[in-house]
Amino acid sequence: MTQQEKHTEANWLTSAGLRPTRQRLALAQLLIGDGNHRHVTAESLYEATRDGVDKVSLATVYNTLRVFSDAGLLREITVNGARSYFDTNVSNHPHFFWEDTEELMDAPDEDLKIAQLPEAPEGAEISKVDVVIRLRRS
Amino acid sequence: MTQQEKHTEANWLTSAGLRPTRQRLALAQLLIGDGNHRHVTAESLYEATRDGVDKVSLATVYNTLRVFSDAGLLREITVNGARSYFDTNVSNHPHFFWEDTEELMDAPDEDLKIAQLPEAPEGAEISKVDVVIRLRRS
DNA sequence: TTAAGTGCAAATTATTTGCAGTAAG
DNA sequence: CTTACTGCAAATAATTTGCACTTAA
Repeated sequence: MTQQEKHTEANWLTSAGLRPTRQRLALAQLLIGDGNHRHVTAESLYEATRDGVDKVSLATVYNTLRVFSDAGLLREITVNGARSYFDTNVSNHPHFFWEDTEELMDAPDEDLKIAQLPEAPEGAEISKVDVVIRLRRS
Repeated sequence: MTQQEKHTEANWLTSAGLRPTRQRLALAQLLIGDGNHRHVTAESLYEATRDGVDKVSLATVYNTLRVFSDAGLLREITVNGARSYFDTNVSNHPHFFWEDTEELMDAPDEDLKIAQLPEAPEGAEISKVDVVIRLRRS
């Protein structure tokens, strides 16, 4: 990790009003380190830290994912009653979900065209729209 | 509940290859008894049985919802990491989810027009498409 | 009669929390 | 220094499961 990259991750945190602690920087590096978007679960991210130098406890991974989500750095995607997924791409975009492996991935955003969306009932506004395309191996 | 209604519910079960037991009939009645579509959680359905004559254990409610889903009588909707919802309307249609009360309801199907949908990757087919419109009280 | 269904209590899984210690501003 | 953050272990919440009993076919 170069100085430049460290700077990017620290900025990602501080711009959201979060302290760049050792653990948060380690998680940030795993999440946005290579510039690609990523879909993680608490468990998968925890596993990833176990391969690195900077260990982070599982409880902190859970708490940090929640903090990052609340701060708008991640988007929580609910596809599976059991596990929560977090996406580093926080914009509205569709997902593929492989039912057999429980893997979540982005679907090409440009291939989803919603011509009309139901409008929010009186007294409500749309907070977000989740489109999940569930896939079965054929 | 009239004889006619009992017949409807027994048919609902047997047409899916399920034995119409006392417990399943009681749950079926609560689910499709009045002909309206319904969104339930295991807990909410269990609560409903507690007001009736036919008691059903919570474990059986859980098991039965799973069995009904697997048989195609219900559709499981995942909106909330914690709880599972089941919809008596098994067709593809959009949902509103109230974030504050965690209430799930149908969104008007005719108001959702998807002009283009990403196609399934090689080796996969679309099993279903979930569209959940999350609402914030304004 | 017999395989499927049920109910209880215990087990499991994902996640959160209390609290004492640690570190960032 | 002082308040936020971390880590552990214990708590919680939703759901599943093992197993003896019951019931539909």
